[in-house]
Order: sequence, then C-alpha cells, then structure tokens
Amino acid sequence: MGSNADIARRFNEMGDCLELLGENAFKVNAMRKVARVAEDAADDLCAVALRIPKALDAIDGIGASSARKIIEFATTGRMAEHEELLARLPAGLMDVLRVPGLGPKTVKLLWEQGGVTDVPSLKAKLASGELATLPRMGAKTLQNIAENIAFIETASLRTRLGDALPVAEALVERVRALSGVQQVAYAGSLRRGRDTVGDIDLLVATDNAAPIMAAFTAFPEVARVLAHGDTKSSVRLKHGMQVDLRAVQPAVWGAALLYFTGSKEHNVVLRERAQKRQMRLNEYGLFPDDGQAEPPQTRGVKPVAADTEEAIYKALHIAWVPPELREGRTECDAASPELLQVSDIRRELHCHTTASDGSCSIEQMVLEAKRRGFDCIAITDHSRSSAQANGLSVERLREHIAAVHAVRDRVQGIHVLAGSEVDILADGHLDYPDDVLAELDWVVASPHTALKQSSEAATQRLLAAIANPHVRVIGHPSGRIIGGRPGLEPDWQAVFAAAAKARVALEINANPMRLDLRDQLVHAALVTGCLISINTDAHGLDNFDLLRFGVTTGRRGGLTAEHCVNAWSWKRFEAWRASRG
DNA sequence: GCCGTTTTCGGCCCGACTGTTTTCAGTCG
Repeated sequence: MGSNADIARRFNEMGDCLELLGENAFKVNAMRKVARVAEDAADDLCAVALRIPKALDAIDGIGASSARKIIEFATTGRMAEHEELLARLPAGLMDVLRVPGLGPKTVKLLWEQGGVTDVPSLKAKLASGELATLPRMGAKTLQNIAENIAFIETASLRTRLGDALPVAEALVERVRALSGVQQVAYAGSLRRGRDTVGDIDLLVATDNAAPIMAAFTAFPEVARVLAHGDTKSSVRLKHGMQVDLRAVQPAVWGAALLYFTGSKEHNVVLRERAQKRQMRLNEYGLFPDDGQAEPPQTRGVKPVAADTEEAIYKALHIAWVPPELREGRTECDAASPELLQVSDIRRELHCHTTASDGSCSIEQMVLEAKRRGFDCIAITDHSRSSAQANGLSVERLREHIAAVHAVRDRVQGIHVLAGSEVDILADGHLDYPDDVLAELDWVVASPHTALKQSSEAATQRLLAAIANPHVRVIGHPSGRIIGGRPGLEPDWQAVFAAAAKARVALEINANPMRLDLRDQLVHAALVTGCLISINTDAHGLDNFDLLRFGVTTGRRGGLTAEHCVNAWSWKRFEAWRASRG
C-alpha cells in the first residue's frame, strides 16, 4: 500500500503536467491542494480509502474526482490518469520546471518550439544559441537561464533553519543600523519556523526606501543583485542564499508583515475571508471592497486595518494565528492553542559527555543546565553498539552511573538523572539487557543504524522499544538528517497509538540537522494523544542554545506545555518518570 | 478540480519586478 507521501507526489506531478500542457490553472491548483492535504493528513489515506471510501470525499480539498483516484491507487497501486499525464511529456521536462525563473509558460515554449526535453538539452541549446529565435528570449533572459542552471547544479535549493536564522538575524541588525529604518524583521518561512527555508525575506518600515535599497544591494556579502526596485530588492549572498528585502510605509507595517510571513496558502485563506466580508486584503492593508479594479491604496482609500497583524485578524473575525501555524490548513477555523514557549522548558533530558562523544564533563553539563535555570538534567551517553560514538560497555556504564550520581550529590539545586541514550537495534532489541536498564534513572531509546529498513521492520522496531518498560522517551524517532537522509518511515499511526497508550514520550530532537519528529508528525502524534519531549541532544555547552529550534518545531505541530514533559512541574514529571520500569 | 448561510454554475488572491516590449507576459512569493 502507498503512503500519503506517494499520493502527494502523484498529485503534485499531475499538477506539473497539467500546467505544462496549458490546462486550466485552477485545476492545477486543485491538484496541488489535494497533494498538500495528503501530506498533512494524520490518517493513512489509502487505509481510509479501503475502509470507508466515502470519508475521502468529506475531506476539505478532496472532491469526488480526486477521491476516485486515491481509491484506485489504494486498491491497484496505480493511478491511471497520473501515468497518462506523465506519458504525454518528456520525463526530463519536470527538471526544467525547477530552474529558477522558468515557469510553465516558458518551459512549454522551450519544449514545443525549442525542442527542449530536459536540462541537458536545454544547456546544449543555450550553448548553440538556437533558442534566441524564440519569442521573448532575449540575450538577458538566455543568460539568466544559464546562470540559474549553474546555480541549481552547485547549491542546494533549501537551507536548514539552523543555518539560515543566524544569517537573517545578522542581516536584520545590519539593516536596522541604516538611516531612516523604523522597524525591521525577517518574515517568510523563516518566521514560520519551517525546518528548511528557500530564501530569507526581510521587511523594513521606512519613509524613504530608496537609500535603504541601495545600501542593502551594496552589502559586501552580496554576490549578485537579482532585482533592485524602489520598494523591493533581491540579492544572492556569497554563500548562496537568496535574500529579498521589501520596504513599506510604517503605517502599513502589520499588513506587510502578515503578507510577507505567509504562507501563500494562509494568505489565500485570509483574502477569501476578506472577500466574504466585502473587503480586500493586500500588503498595504485591509480595505473595504468598493468593486473598483484599481488597488484601493493607490486611490487614497482608508484601510480598515493596516498597522498591526492583530488588528487585521480582529477585523476579519479570526483569532490571532501564531506564525508557526500559518500554513493554510485549519488555523483560521478556531482559536489557536496557547503554544509552548522556550521559557516553558524546565529540563534537558538528553545530552552527552566526554564519557561517549560529548565535549564536556558531567559536571560542566550539569552546571550549565543549572545556570540556565533548569530543574533537572538527564545525562544520556551512548550505549555499547554506538562504537563510533564511543558508546559505553556495561562495565563503563556502571562506572558512569556512579560518576553521575557523585556529581548529583555534589551539586545542589538541580536534579541529575543517570541515564542512557540506548540504541534501538535493527530488530527492536535494546542495546542493554533489561536488568542493566533497570539500574538507570532514565532511558531514552533511539534508532541510529539500519535507517533504510522497510516500513514494516521500522514499525516493529519502534513498537518493541515502546513496549520496553524502562523506556521513557523515543529519541529522534525517524533518525532523519535534513538534506541528508530520510530516516525510518514506519506506520506512524501505529507508533503513535502505542506510544500514547504506554505513555512513552516521543522526542523532538532540537538539533537543526534533525528536528525529528518533524512538525507534521508532531501534530499527528498530538492528535493521537502522545506526549512529547523536546531535547537538544547537547554534546557541548553551546548546544543548549539549539532548544529554540525544537520549540519552534513543536509549535508548528501545535504543541502546548500541557503535552510536553519538559514543561511539566517537577512533581508531575517525577510521577510520570516513576510510573513505569 | 473544488466549492456553496444568496450559487450545483461560475467563480477561484494580489502586487512588484524583469525583460522584452511600446503596453504587457511571465515569474515569484
């Protein structure tokens, strides 16, 4: 049976095909919408299709036609229309569509009139100069296409949150120092906290944009100016990231921040709500809709709301939506929960010392946790199978437990747990026998190897770990590395149901390379009733700073302090910790 | 293709910038 990701991929590809074939753009959008719904669905849509086919049609965004396709896929493993559409296009044309600046219209032109069928043929025809005879293909356009192909061949298209955020924060301070800047912030997917971002969106409030645009495009870290207008500029930095800077009048700051934070899909929902209330929303404000085509802001129409995001949501009768939830799903349908904050976190439950692969002593880690105001730290060095991480043999583990307890007795004002990050072996067995695990105060069980095993094997593996009575947390459950490896792909619903029943927490590993569980799986886990634990997996003192990335990921999944064991009172945490094993 | 508290048909979000054009199509977010 196929996964929701398989369904999403097919609908996205159908959307690409339809777009290249010049079909109705709204039909294309509908395909993409179904793909998004499939990606976000907590339930396995194929299972739903087989069990209660009618339920598919009831899902918002999935109509009768798409429901039929999903049912066909669930029962036969194929989707005829998908295959037919793919067969109508050269297979390599999809890659041409990925080149920045090339949209469906241009790719269609290149294909039908230029004979381009894939990126290699595009490069060959660019080199030979034969594309210059096509309409709208001037020298500048052809040069841009060549440069953009070179760019995607050398740079990765998305940047990890942990790499992009420091760059954005530094740029914000650089722009803030420019004369005439009243407010500046980063927006876009970075503000929404996505695990990777395509670019950095900066917004500045000023009465005099031109000099700021000029200064920005002249920053020394800029490698290339992609666009330089009166109110909007785009640059590519020397290390490859694209940065867009948009300037607005201070009075419309809120409308602009809302608009540029997105997501695009959230904006569409807001505009539709505005329309229903006879209003128009754009980056200049929320305006009464007088039916005139010309934009209201250019006619001096006074906005209903514009200066703050809060005022605009209020005028639309939508409860404030935290940026992390603005993905165009159901966030506008009901008030958002009070999401977890970094300041809610009271303890670190997964970290390493020099006993395995960390860089600091037990005492250094404990004192750092105490300095940060935590009430508890669990020392969880690697188990014996993680040889590359200097994992502890049973004898070394026993010495280590004694060492941790010695520090616990010496340092006052913080609880110190002697724990282990014990490997979940490929077959589901843990890396220490139960009687050894029983000697520990705390057990995090994590998969580190055999991360390409089948979905069925991965499911059984995680279920076995959850069933072990000593295990309190499943660490980085998928083992994914963002931009590196996909990690395990078990039947998540089965894993979540077992974890919820056993009251075993699932970790959000805060390391920006991992962010595992990822946001949408956190959401699905919470819907199933799971507990979540956010940990930095610190290997040194600086790593404690990674906490914010884990909290952001939790927030994107709708996590509240109530469902995060790191945020509980000590009494409640202790009762839970002692409730098994 | 999806949707409906006026609609089962007729809509479906909005603006900046580039490049190629003499008024706009295409892309992007």
